Amino acid sequence: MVVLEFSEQYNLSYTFDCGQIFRFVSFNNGKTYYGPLEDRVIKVSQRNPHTLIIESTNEDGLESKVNQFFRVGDNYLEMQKSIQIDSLMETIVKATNGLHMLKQDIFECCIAYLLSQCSNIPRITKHLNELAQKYGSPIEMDGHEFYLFPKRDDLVGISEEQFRNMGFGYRAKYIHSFLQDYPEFIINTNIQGIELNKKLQEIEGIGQKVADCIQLFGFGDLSIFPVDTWIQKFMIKYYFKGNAKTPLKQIRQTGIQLFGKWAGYAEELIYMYSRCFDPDL
DNA sequence: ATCCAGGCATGCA
DNA sequence: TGCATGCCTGGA
Repeated sequence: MVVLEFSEQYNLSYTFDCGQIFRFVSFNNGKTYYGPLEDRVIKVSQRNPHTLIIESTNEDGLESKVNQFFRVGDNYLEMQKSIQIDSLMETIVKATNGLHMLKQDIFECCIAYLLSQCSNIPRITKHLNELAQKYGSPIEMDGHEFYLFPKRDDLVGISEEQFRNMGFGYRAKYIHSFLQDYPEFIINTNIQGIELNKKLQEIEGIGQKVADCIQLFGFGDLSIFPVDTWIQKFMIKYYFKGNAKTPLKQIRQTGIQLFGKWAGYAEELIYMYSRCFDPDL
């Protein structure tokens, strides 16, 4: 068991249900979450607004994995202060207080966001769980069965046709080719920044948005500002005077300029706010 | 019943 | 360099 103490508040359901991560499931309506962490399953619960309890099916090296996954090194309070650039952002920081970023597994993140295009959260989740159930190993915790996400080697033999039969549609081709020509920089993560973003976009099926999500959620680069349709609507409404023709590129660049090294957090908070609290978007 | 969604690749100006 | 269109599927 690992106990995580935060000086700021931590909101479990905001963090796990905001759409950044797909395969954690909640019990006791949002009080407890179970999900895979690398080679094990963890149970996350909350002792008080500042304290998380992490239990695991495997205690080996748990603390460092947990510290990384929950990004305990982030200075959350400094982040909140830093992105409150106007009254709107003050409102958003307040409304989403306790929403944290998670550092996800890079491989699963690639598959997830390759599947995400023109899709939706329930469907992406369904596809990921199907892959896990078919090709990952089962682990039981507290009487519930969970599946680890398969490794590249577990999936490399699957044909494009099989992926299509799983309902991946035209994304089947992307997943298949990603597994065949598995890029080594995914394993040797020595490149970063603009270089990394460029490399990611060389992969078939990965454009600006998906590359940004993988760099933010998988590689943990907080300076990235992914622009999906929600962020697009939000930014156009509040920062581009409703100009619907504003290019995505410009929106992305503006987000990065406005929020700097905390752009990824800003994006995540805005994303939740847009979906949950702004009736016009 | 159409329509379009957490985009991308391709073709054309 | 910028814009239009097709793409699989499934849910509204």
